Amino acid sequence: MQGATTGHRERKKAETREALRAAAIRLFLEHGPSAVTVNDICEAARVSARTFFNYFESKEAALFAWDQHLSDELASNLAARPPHEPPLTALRRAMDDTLPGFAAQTGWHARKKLFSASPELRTKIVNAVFRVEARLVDILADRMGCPADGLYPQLLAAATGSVFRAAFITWKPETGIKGLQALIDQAFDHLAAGLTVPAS
Amino acid sequence: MQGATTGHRERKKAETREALRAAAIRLFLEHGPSAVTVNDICEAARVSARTFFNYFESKEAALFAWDQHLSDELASNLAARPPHEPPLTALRRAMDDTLPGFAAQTGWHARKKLFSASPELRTKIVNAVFRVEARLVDILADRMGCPADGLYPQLLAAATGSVFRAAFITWKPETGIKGLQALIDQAFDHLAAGLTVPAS
DNA sequence: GCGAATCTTGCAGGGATGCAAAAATGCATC
DNA sequence: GATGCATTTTTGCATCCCTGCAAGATTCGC
Repeated sequence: MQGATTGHRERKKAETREALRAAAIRLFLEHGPSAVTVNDICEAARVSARTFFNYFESKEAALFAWDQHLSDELASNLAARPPHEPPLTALRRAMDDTLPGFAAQTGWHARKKLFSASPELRTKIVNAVFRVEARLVDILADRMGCPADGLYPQLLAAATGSVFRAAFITWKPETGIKGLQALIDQAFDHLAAGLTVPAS
Repeated sequence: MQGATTGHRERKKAETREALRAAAIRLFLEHGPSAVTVNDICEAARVSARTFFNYFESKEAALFAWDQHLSDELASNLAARPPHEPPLTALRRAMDDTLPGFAAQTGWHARKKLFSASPELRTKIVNAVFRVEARLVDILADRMGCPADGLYPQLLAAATGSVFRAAFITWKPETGIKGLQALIDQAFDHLAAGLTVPAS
């Protein structure tokens, strides 16, 4: 698994991944997530059922565009923040820097529509976000030179996950990525203000 | 599902539940969670495999003592807080009031040991905590007279879940429930302070 | 004892994972 | 350009986790 051995393999993998994702989104929208089986998705994408789970961890994971690539980007963006920046600020900026890549993904409308229509998907987001939190903990602990199992880094990472989840759930996709960005900013403002009751 | 119809049924259910929980904890400690199947647990508790899932939602859920009972208690404790108390304060007090019931549970040492030894269980906690968060959102929205899908209530509930998770993960069970209580308080203090870097 | 409510169980079916065999691909060599 | 070998990907298979449903067993109140 070291980088691109050759273009061909990489390209085929990306194609398969996209085919699976596209098939999943299309079928989920058509029939609802629970009425679609992994086999249905795989037939549409012309691969075996087992292969699906080589690419995604769960049936619904195909919807999370932010799984690998963006999680990596967020992690490296955080690691790149100046070391003496306050942690919450560093986290906010790192998310800011990651959001454009987020916006560049395709099919956001369809995906978010799916999430609004099927609340059972929320629990799947939670797990995906949790994985990212786990990575953030390590980077934060590293930055601050403190153990990763301390209260403060754990809380920081979990709070950042909370920001994303709350913003994503609240987000109306008609407002575009700018709208999501604004919600994330607001949520960080709430945190920075100690979660006091907002004026509005 | 309306209250205790008669004592007999309730008692038997409680016994089965306890037998399953005890068997699960014992076997998990002996062989590690992944080496124990649901069937193993059910044979030890003398019930069918299907019955296990009438009581618990997942193999590991038997470890969550706080599932139903305490989640109910937290919810009603929050609902009972004075309506004009700042939300974060209300949440903190509600958790304070719930913790004694938490402490009264049996086998905390064994359970926490299991969690420390098997990090894969963390993802299960996340899901359990998420359910509680979902209930808190509704109560908070009700208290504040605002829609439940707003950013602020969502963020509040998620942040409260973060507090519990961070405290629970960090907790050393040798310190007893007092130790957990202290960590939760600290975590709420961090939140109230806007997550600025702590002095220590 | 008798009907009604509740609990338990078996069964069928889909989700998810480890493992090892089979297929496809990349690359060096002739 | 064809061949042979190493690496990577796909696949089938066995197994377990989990859920809905309907049938059977228990318990309840009378």
